[in-house]
Amino acid sequence: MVSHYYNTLPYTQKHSAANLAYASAAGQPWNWTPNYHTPPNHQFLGDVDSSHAAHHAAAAHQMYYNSHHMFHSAAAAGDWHSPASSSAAADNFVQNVPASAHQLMQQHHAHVGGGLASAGSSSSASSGSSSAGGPGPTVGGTQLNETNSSLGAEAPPNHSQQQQQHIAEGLPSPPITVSGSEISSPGAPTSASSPHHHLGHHLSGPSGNNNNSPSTHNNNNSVSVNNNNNRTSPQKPQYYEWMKKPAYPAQPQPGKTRTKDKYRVVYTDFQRLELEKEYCTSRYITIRRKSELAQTLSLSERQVKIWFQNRRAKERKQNKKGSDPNVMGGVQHTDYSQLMDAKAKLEPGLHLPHTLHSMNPMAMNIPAMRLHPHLAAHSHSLAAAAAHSHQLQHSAQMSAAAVAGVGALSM
DNA sequence: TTGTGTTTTACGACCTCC
DNA sequence: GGAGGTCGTAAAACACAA
Repeated sequence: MVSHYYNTLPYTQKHSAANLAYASAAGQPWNWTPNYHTPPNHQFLGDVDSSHAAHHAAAAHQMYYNSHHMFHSAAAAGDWHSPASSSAAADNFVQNVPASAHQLMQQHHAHVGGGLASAGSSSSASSGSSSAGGPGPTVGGTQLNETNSSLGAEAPPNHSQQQQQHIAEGLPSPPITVSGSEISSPGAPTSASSPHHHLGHHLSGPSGNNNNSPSTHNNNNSVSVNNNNNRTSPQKPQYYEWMKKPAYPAQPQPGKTRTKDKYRVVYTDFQRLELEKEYCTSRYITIRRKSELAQTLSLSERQVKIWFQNRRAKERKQNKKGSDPNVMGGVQHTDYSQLMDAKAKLEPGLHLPHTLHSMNPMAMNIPAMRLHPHLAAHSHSLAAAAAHSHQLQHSAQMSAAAVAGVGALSM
């Protein structure tokens, strides 16, 4: 089959994504990586983990992801925790937080705040037209309700709505991938419960979620403006000519190679932020986390997997360069204070200790080593145990943090 | 506005492991 | 055989200088 990458949402949001300092757009690669090269074996932990703590993990993760956590809680971090983790290492982790993640977060939160604030005004379309956007009965509903249920009654209705709205605005690109030789597991919820349908409200077109026709792109223009205005300061016009043109064939021709139809979406701030956060937690994502992340971000598991692959490749590439004058020991120290300030400001509900605790994996000063994923597999049981305990610890913490965090974002 | 360089998605080839 | 890994690369998206 041919890839169906004709995703409408990326087009509507790509500009904001473009404004991100995400990678090294400013020539500031994160070189924090060497400090936490982690055994990829944790991928097996996903299995272990799921069998281990399946009962509570699901709820914990759900809540976790909806809580705008600055960094990963143990629910995620615990997926592969190494016994080497320590508070000192956690400290180190904080220092190693990538600058781009910081910026992503800032922008993300700014976007969220702005979006929420303006939801009732000019960008009312983003919330009001949700039903029009798609079949998505969920626009307001399913996803949020699910979230609430997992959060329990702790989150005030207000927060819930805002939270959901945040997800709706931040979330974007529908799962698209159906590649030539393999079909990406649309793990990404294409169903009505998919967060995507929240995004449907961004779309004026009737196509809703998975309509990939170029016409859909055209229909989205007006909304994308609002969306972008609510995000980071748009420095560019919100429209592009290509938006008005059928840049791509209405439908990919079956049988064509990917290279012919090649097309890539631009992940949204939210998606990239969450991916980066996950990456901060661990350079290798567990099966379970991948699935959860895919669902949360409305990406396919394949997309998540590939993102991590690319991310690691990027990191390796940066490490090869390794001559960035701004980098000391793989860390960009200049961003720490900013990060923490922003963190404190934006997410007062996320307590430092908690965050640090969750950051252990990355914090570990493991010598830059590259273990083949399978070489370290035998250590997973111990890590899994740690993960389990971390999850237990943080499931409670995160519920509080989620509420506080969402509340902060809604300000 | 345009040309050019960089970054970001996505894939294929090939590898290892179970 | 299927999963995921790296590596190399294509091409879109983007940034920026001229």
